[in-house]
Amino acid sequence: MKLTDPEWAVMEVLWSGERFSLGEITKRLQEVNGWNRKTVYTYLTRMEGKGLVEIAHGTPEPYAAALSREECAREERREFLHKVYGGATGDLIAAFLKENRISREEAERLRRLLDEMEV
Amino acid sequence: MKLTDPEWAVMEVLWSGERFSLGEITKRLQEVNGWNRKTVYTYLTRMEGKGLVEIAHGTPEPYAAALSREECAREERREFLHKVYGGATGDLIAAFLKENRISREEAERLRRLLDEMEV
DNA sequence: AAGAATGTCTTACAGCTGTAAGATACATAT
DNA sequence: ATATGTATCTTACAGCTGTAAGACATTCTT
Repeated sequence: MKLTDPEWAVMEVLWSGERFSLGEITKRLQEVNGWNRKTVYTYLTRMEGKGLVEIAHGTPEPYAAALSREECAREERREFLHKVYGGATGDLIAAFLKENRISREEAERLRRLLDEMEV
Repeated sequence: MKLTDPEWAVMEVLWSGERFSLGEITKRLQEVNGWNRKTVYTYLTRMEGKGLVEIAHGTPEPYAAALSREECAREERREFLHKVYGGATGDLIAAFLKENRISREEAERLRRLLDEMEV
C-alpha cells in the first residue's frame, strides 16, 4: 500500500479533481515530469490493479482516485514513523523542527495544538 | 539514496556497533526477520555497491555502515516532507501531532524547541 | 472523406528487489 | 585427518518498476 514517487505524482493529479480523461492527466504529468501518454496509461491500469485508481470503462473521464489523499498520507506517515523513528513521534517532530525553519504563525499554530492536546 | 525497508533493517544492525562479521549480522536479522545467511550476504554486497556499507575484505569483522544513521534519517525526512507535504513542515508536524498521542514531557520539550526557534 | 490526434489493449524489456542455492575455501571440533 | 560449520563468490530467478512501442479503433479537423 506504499506508493512510489511516480505513483504519488499520478495520485496528486487525481486528487486535484473528480474524474479525468487520459489526456488531462497526461497533460499535467507531461509538464511536470515529461511523461509519455503510454506511460501514464500503464501507470493508471497497474494502479487500478493495486486498488489505487478507479476506472469507469467506457466513459469519457474514466479515471479517479480510489483512495483519498488523507488515507494515503496517513499510511506514509505510519511507515515513516516506524521505519525511521521506531514509533517515537516526539523525536520525529523534534528532528523536523530543528531542521526546517517555520514561520511565527506556524509556531503559534503548533503551540495551540500542543495546548489542546494536554486537555 | 533512499533505503528500502530491508536495507534499513540491515543498517540498523550496523549502526548498533562498530564492525561486524557476517555471522553477527545474520544472528540479529534472523531473530527479527528470519533471514538466511546467504540473503544477508547478498544485501551487504549490494549495499556496498550503493555506498551504504563498507567492507574491509580479509578481516574478521569486515562489515560497517558507510553512512551514519543521522545522514540516512535526514534523507528520508527530506523525501517524505517533499513527497507528502510539498515542503510544508508545519502541516507535517500538525498531522503527526494530531494523530499520535505524546507525553506531557514530550510536549514540554517541543514547546521549548519552539521557543528557542523564535529567538 | 482523409489525415491527425486520442484512447485502449497488448507486449516489451532492462534494472532493481527479495530471496536465496551451489561451489568452494577455510576454520574448528573431535 | 575428517566432518562440520562459516565465509565468500558466483549464479539464479521471479516479481515489481520505469518507460514505453505496436496495433488498432475512434474521433476530431479541415
